[in-house]
Amino acid sequence: MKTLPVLPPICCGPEALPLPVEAREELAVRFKALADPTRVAIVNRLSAADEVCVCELNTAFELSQPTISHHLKILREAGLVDSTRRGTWAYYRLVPEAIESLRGALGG
Amino acid sequence: MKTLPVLPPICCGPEALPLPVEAREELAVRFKALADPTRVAIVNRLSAADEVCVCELNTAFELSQPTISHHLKILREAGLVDSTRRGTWAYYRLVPEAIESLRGALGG
DNA sequence: TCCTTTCATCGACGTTCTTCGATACAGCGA
DNA sequence: TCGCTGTATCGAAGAACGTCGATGAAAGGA
Repeated sequence: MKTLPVLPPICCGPEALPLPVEAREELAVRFKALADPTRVAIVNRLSAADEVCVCELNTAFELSQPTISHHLKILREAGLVDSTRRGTWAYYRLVPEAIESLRGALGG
Repeated sequence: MKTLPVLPPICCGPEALPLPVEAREELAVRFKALADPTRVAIVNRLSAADEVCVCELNTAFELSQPTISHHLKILREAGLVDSTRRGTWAYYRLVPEAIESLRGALGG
């Protein structure tokens, strides 16, 4: 279990401090994970349920199974999403704190 | 003056509706604008001041002037940033409502 | 044991992105 | 008018990305 690095706020207002280089990169990785329409849709779908079977995602999008798997990997590595395997099936769920921390990076 | 399209929430919780295709794409464009460390740093810098001269950005980063100009264009086209020209100099400022709407897309 | 199903990984292809030097353009001072 | 300075755009090179078919690995049923 990887711990989530703290995401300092990018903005807004005079209290926003200059970001160190690592923070810029970490934030860019997270935003990059959301920088694709399919991944936005996956996150949206995951947010509506407790967990979602990969098999369901595979039929929900008009993309090949390896492509969906690839997108899930990117979301996983960005920490936005989490998975469990039960028997043959894999289930993914959102990591709400990760979304929340991204939200926090956009100010508040 | 282009009006900002409304960004529906991606998440979180049961009230999150399935995103139409155009909304996925619009959101992906905005997140893509923040999917680069340099652009994150630019936004961060803009958020700390009312407006910033391009000349200042050019010296603040170890990147060529055309590269900075390119990143500013991407931020501009995503609606996150706004520019004015005064004489020879160009000044950029953040569009707080655009950031706020992105924040809103990450839930409330 | 063998076959089927589910998911992840690999390798490849075309597209998009980041970056740069060169160039164009506009404002200003001499 | 001429040259200088600050920005934007162009064109190209290399890296990263999205996508797929083929393959691999693990679980379950016959």
